[in-house]
Amino acid sequence: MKSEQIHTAWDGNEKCLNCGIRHLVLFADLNQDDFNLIHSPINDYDITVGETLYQETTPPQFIYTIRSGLVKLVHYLPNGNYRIVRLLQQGDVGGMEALNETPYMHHAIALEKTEICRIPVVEIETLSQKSPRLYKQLTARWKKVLSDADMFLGDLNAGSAKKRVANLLLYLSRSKSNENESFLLSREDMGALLGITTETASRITAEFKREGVIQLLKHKVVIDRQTLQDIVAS
Amino acid sequence: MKSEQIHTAWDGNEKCLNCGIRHLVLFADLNQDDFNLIHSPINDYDITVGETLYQETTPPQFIYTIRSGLVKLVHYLPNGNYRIVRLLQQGDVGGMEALNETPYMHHAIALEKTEICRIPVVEIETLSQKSPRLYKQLTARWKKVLSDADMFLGDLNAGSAKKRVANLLLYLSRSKSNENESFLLSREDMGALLGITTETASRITAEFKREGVIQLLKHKVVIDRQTLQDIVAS
DNA sequence: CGGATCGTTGACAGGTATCAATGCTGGTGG
DNA sequence: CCACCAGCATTGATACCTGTCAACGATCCG
Repeated sequence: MKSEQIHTAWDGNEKCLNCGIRHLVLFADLNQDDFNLIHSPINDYDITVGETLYQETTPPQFIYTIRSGLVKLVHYLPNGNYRIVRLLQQGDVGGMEALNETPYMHHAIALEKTEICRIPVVEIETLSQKSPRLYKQLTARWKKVLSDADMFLGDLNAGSAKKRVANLLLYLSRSKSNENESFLLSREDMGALLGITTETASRITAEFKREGVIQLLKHKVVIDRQTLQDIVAS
Repeated sequence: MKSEQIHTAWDGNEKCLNCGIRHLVLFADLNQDDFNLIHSPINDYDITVGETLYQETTPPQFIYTIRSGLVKLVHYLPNGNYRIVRLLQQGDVGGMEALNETPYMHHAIALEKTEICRIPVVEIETLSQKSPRLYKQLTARWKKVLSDADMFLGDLNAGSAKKRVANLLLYLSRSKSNENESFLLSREDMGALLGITTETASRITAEFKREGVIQLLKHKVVIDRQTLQDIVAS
């Protein structure tokens, strides 16, 4: 199922210190002394489309930083349907509920090739007691997760279906280097995330395409930012 | 605006140690040594219906534990409307985002007479560095806030209006001593919380009343739990 | 007692869900 | 290399739910 590609064993701290997105991650503020407190390996590896990062039944022993890519957090409903609770992008942390020694609350599935940094909960607990620097970052992560929850479940599930889709496209484009390019979810995932049906998601996407508001590429889409913003504000 | 009734000045730690709902609160696990580290007063006071606990513009210097009562967290939209993001009940903590030195994310307003315990952020920061016991509770609170967010914004905003109202009534009754009694929100607040209009909230409430599924009292309601559960599951 | 606020109800239009059928596309095996 | 298949996207027809606009009734409080 999960094709972990553990690049190397934990070599102390060199890799963390040289992390390319260090400014974005949980360990952003740590110093040499802090790293010396870490004993178990922090692994980084890739997962591909459709692969699972963790799920409700996974023993909650790790939290995960997204180095690149896109992950959906899925909640399955009793009737077999599912809802996408939120998305994780570069710098986001998934599975923080493991810090509370409780099961993961969602099923985390990659939507594209995703680079992961997997951190053992036990190291977080050690460091959080000994480093004021980690405490700050941890608090910041909790808050980010919370405001993301408000954003995805609140903002993206409000208003007409047209506004929701427009809002989503804008959200997904914000983090891209190319400002007007955005990852394009499947219609089913769009529906599960926005609280609308697959058909409605498809209708609106197709309508945007016909109107020239978006141009579809492979799994990407080029957006007309201004028009979408107007739709959201209307 | 805010009629704080500060009962007494901070007397060291006696009041916290004797707190009636100690098992529910942030300081549940603290010992005598921990309390000795606290220097600024932790106040408890009451607010009445409609009074504000904190809002977006309040300097983020305190977090608030709800000792009893009910508080709504409100998010105002650009067009003047508002949305209720979630509710706080006994044992819940509000304003945790202040721990990150960022503004409060919501406007917290009492829905009934509510007893508050107000804790300075500066004390949390001190204790979190020195007491592993507080760290555990803090993490647990963050997780509770997060799962509440998923619950209110996710579960209560999904499905037909009828299911949403039924779900809400069940939720509000769970924490009551009388299992089948529940606080009854105004129709406007119900709408703002469930993502439906005031009229729809009213129609469904009235329909439940006609069908005998609920009986209205003053600001309370007696529910037929089984029937409501059937509606949610249908 | 009267006004303000809140709750209820009606009529109607519009947006979505639903059910169903038909394109489209990428991957697979012959 | 191409045909075929499975999964995904699109589109149509229709019913239903909910939002909207409007009016009226109930309740609370000064």
